Amino acid sequence: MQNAPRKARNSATSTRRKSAAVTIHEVAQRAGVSPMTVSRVVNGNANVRAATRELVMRTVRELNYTPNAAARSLAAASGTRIALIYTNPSSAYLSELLVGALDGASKAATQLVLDTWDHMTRATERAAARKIAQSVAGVILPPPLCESKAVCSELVAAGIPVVAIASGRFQPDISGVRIDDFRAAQEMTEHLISFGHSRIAFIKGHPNQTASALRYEGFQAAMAAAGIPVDPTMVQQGFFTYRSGLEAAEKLLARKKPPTAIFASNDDMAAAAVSVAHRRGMDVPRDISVVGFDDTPTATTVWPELTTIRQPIAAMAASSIDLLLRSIRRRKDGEARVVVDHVVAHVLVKRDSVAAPGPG
Amino acid sequence: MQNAPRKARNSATSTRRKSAAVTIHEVAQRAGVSPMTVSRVVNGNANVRAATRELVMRTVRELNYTPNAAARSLAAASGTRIALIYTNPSSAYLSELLVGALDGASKAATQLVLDTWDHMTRATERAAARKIAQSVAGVILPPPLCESKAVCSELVAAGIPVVAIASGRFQPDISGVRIDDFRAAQEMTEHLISFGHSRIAFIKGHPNQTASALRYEGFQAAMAAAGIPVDPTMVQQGFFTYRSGLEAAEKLLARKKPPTAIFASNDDMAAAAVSVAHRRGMDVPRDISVVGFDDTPTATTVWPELTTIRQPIAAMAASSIDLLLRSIRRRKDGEARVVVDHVVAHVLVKRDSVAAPGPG
DNA sequence: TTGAATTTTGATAGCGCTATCACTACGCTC
DNA sequence: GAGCGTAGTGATAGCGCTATCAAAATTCAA
Repeated sequence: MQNAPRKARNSATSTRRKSAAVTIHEVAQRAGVSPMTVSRVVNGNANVRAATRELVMRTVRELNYTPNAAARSLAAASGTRIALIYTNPSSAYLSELLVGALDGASKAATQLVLDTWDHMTRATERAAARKIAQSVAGVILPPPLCESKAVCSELVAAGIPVVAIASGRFQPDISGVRIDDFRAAQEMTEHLISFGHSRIAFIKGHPNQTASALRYEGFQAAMAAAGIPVDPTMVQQGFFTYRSGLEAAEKLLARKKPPTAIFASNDDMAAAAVSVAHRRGMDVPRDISVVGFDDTPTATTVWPELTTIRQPIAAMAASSIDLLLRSIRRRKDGEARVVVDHVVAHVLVKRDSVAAPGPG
Repeated sequence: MQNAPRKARNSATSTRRKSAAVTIHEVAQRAGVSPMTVSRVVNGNANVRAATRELVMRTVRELNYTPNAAARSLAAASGTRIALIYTNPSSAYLSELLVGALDGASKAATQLVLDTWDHMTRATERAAARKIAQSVAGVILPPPLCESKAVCSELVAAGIPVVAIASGRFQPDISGVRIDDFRAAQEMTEHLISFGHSRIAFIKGHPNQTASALRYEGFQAAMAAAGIPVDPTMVQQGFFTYRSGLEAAEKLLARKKPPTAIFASNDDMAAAAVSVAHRRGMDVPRDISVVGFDDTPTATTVWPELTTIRQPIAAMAASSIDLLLRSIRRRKDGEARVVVDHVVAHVLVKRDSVAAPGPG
């Protein structure tokens, strides 16, 4: 904080230390090309001769060169940091989500930042959205945040690119990666029906997620197509938690004429139904079949292992990163916003929790 | 690849685009100090007057300035990439590990990279260690990799800093962050004994982890201290998997005189024991108490919820990152290697799976 | 008060990479 | 052969920050 002029520093050789890692200059020198050419090759840019490209790639391999992500982000001024915002640390698919997101991020030399938004008022959500828009270049939103109109509109208004993951229904203002929840639930119900089940109970997911409604709709559609009426007393509200699954299953299995199968909207609730059945002296699947959804680790941390729908969360997360980076690039280039609806395949995973209904 | 000399470029104003974010220069200008002073304040460096510090902090707040992480890592030439190597994607604590590691990494402007080493020969492990040593500045190893002498010695030989997490026993050649498994298991056993249990069965963990031996030793020590002999037929080998827990529990509960309590070396195996008990028509905890270890999500995705030992994995992961970055810095500064054994507190988490033994 | 030591602050250069502009070489058309 | 357009490559400057050295200001002791 002084106003007096300062003498220029003596222009001696800098003593600044260089990192131990191989740099683009070393590769360039060895290959006999410019650093810019190495950059073009490594980044897959056009306008490099095939022979030059091969020579550079060989040199990269020999020196085991890995680009410095920080330098790349800084120079490219591309989105260096993206945030993944989640609400529930115990969420059954968080690890798969993180593994997939980290994989996608590290391939793109991008820093993944976690943030947790839980039990927030509208005002704090708004403030959080504004703050994050200033420190990251884009946001990945899993449910239930991606279902919140308030969250989405704040982020969109802040001009930050957003990608929803596993959002159930496509939303016209943000891009997303999802499975077809309706079709998946329909298939699972058809699977149960194919075993001869007609007294099928359904435990709904949390109403704050559109996937819940879609899964129920898929169930209903398959039942209708098979000419089986849905008894509303065979439908219980759950909240995607083990505890809510216990409560729902107690009600279903306490009935005079219990169901022969339970389709729970996620694996945790299905595991709870298995526990209740066992404690009531019922054999799974002989006396009652139980199926879940998501193929989380819970599906195999229960006995018998659950037949469930696999949602490829890790691949979806990596796809989300890709989509988000594309969006950030378009924004940077002043191009028009494009909203993408990327639907990936689900898989019906057959394990040991389903059998034909017994004689009762 | 042209040999012709090139004319020097005309030294015109660059058209390079500047990012929209607030920079340290803008803060400096507004506060009337140099960028270097802002840097010192933001990084908590010494030798800044209190008044200057306050002025700068106020300006930072007004402008909502957030340092550019990429620029910071690049300028500081700190270890920018660290790897977390894991073996089992279904590991019950992977998500907590990742959340903690990502938190620690992003606070330190460090890029976290995941790698998975599974079912590798000694030779491929060696090659992988060499390769990773060339592309990251340090490595975090969870079990069972941190227990592998081969893995550890390869990484140490490659001169790369390594930190083990949840390793059971301190190893004199690499730093680590762990709980006291012996003491934790001792406490859990004491807890069961305090309820009046003496017929306590134990399901061991996987022999490829030293935590397994320590937990068993802790169990034995508490039993010995209480003057209760350990019946070897009440001890079954498990492998930290739900399936191995099923098998062990079937053996224990098929006995003419079954145990009144089961202490399983992790939550998955405890959950399996609960399932077997229920299917045998036993009430948990009235007929049989069941306790686990780790406080993973499994502990609360079961009914009744498990009494267990909480190992604070997320905090431990963040600590590991910190320790690793310190180690990287020491190495960079040419300082001697320091091996640290950081033991963090565990917590005995009491839930609903323990009661006094019944009259039988 | 003076001189020495220490604290505080600022200027410079560069961390590793890439956007951008300029140049060269080559191919095609007239 | 001359001129034009495009592919391929290289040189420059700078992305935002901080390590390092130098200069200025302050404090302390004689």
